[in-house]
Amino acid sequence: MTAAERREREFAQREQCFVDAALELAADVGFMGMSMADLARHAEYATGTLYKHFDCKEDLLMAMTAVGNRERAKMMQRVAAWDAPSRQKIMAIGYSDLLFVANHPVHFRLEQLATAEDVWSRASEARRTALLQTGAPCGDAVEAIVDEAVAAGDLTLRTHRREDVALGLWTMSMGMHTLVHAGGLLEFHDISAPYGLLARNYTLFLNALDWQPIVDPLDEHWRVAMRDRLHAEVFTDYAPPTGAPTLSDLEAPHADIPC
Amino acid sequence: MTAAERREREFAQREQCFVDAALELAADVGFMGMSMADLARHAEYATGTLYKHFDCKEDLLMAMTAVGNRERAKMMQRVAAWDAPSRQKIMAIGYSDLLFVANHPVHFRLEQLATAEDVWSRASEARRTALLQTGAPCGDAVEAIVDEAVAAGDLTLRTHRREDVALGLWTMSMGMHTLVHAGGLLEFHDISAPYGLLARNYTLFLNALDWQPIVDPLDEHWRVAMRDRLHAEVFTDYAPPTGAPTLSDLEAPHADIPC
DNA sequence: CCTGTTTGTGAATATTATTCACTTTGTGAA
DNA sequence: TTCACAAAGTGAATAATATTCACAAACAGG
Repeated sequence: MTAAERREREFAQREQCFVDAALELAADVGFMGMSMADLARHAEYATGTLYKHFDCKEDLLMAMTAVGNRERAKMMQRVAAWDAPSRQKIMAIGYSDLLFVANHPVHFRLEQLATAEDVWSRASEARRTALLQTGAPCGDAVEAIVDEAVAAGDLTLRTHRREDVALGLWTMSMGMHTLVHAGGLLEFHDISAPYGLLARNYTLFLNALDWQPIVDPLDEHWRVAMRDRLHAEVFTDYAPPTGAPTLSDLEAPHADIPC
Repeated sequence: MTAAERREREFAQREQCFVDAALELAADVGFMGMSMADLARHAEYATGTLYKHFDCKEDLLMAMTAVGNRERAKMMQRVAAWDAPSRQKIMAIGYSDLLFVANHPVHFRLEQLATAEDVWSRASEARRTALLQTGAPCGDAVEAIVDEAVAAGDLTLRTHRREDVALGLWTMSMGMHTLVHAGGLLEFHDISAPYGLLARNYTLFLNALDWQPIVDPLDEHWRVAMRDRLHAEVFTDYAPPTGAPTLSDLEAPHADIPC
C-alpha cells in the first residue's frame, strides 16, 4: 500500500501548510481576528478542505499551539544535554523558556487561549491529548536535570518528588508570563523588570531546596555569566537579549540593572 | 437634578442585573457558549438594551470578571485586618486566594479568558482599567502585610521591594491555578495534590526570604492549625475544605496527607 | 397637556463558523 | 486501457450570533 502511504504523507503535509498559514495570519490579526475562510484563502485551499483536517476552529488552535510546544521542547532538550553543573542547567531551563517566549511572541497568546477552559473544552479529545503530549518532553527534560542533580549530590529531595520540583519552577514561569501578558497589569502594579524578578525567585526557590551551590539571589554576575555561556554554547542560533546588562556593565560599581 | 441622579442609579442597578444574569448563565454554558441574545432574554430585557451598557461582549466579560475580583479583594482585606503574626497572615493570603477560587469556580475561567491578550485587546480601555482597579486592593493587602512584617522585624527586605515579594507569591498562585485548570494537564504529568504543593512552595519561598519564623515546609501541623484558626476567626462564613486532613488526622504517625 | 430627551425595543444587518451536495482526482482490478 | 470506486477538494448554502439602527415608549420639566 505504498500509494496510500504517500497520500497520508501528503495529507499530513497539507495539515502543516494550514497550521503554518494560520500561525502567520494569527501573528497579524490574532487567533480571534482570523476567520476560517480567510485562512483557507491564505493557504490557497477551499474552506471545506480546511474542515477535512480540523473539525472546528478550536482543534486548529490546538494544532497551532502544538507547534510552539515542540519548539520549546527542543530548546529544553538542548539544555538538558548541555555539559554544565546541575544548578546552572536548571536555571538555564527557566532562561530557555524566556528565550522561547521572547522569540515566539504569538505562541504564548495561543497557549493561553488554548488552555482557557472555555476554549479547551470545545476542542476534540484527540487534539487535546496530542497537545498535552507535545508538552511532555519539557517536563521530562526538567526532571532529568533534577535526577542528575540528585545523582551528583547537588540536591537531596527529602520527601519532595522530581515532578514537584519541576512544577514549582513551572508555576513561577507560567504565572509570570500570564501577568506580563495581561496588558498594563504590571505597569499598574508598578513592576518594571518582571523577568529579572523571575530569575531572582528561581534562585530563592532553588536555595530553599538547598540545591548546591547556593547562589546569592542578588548576584547578577552569576546570572549574566551563565546567560552568556548559554548563548555561546547552546543557543548560538538565538540572539542574546539587547538592552540587558553585559558582564562589563556589571564591573562598574553600583550599576543599574535593567532586565 | 434629583431625577437624573435616580435614573443614573437605576441604570447602574440594571448593569448589575445584566452582570448577575451573565454570571448565572456562564456558570451553565460558559462565556463562549452564552449568546448576547440569550443573556438579554434571561435578564428580561431586549438585546439593544444590553448594548446600551456594554459596547461588545468582551466589555461584558470585563465587568463579569470585576465582580469576582472585588469578592477576592474583600477576602484579602479581611486577612490583612486579622490579628496574627505576619508569617501566618502572608500564608493566609495564599489560602484565601485558594478558598476564593474553590468557592467561585466560574471566576477563574472568566479571568483567564479576560486576560488572554486576544480577548483583552478587544475590550474598551475604560473597562480594562476598571478591571485592573478591582485587582489593586489585593496587591495592597499583600503589601500591607509585607510592611507589617518589616516593621515587626520578621522580615528584612535587603534590595527587594514590597511589590516584588507580593509578585513572587502571586506568580506561584496564578501559575498553579492556570495549570490546575488546564484540563488533564496535571494528571498527565502525574501531579496529585497541586495546592498542597503550592503551600509548600510558598513556605520555601518565604523561608528563602528569611521571613520569620522559619517554617519546616514538610510540617503539615503548622499549616493545618493555621487553616483551622483562619476558618474560626476570619472565614467563619466559608466552609473548611472537606476531605482535607484535620489536626487529629495528623496526630496519627505517618498519616498520608492528601490536599 | 405639550415637547424634547432619554431609554428601551426587537427586527434587520453583517460576519463567520460549519455543513453538504457535488466535482475532480487518483487508484487498483479487470 | 478502461472502469468503478473511493478519497479529496470545492465553494455556495446554512446557521448562528454579535452588533446596529430606525422607531416606540416613558418621562421630566415647563
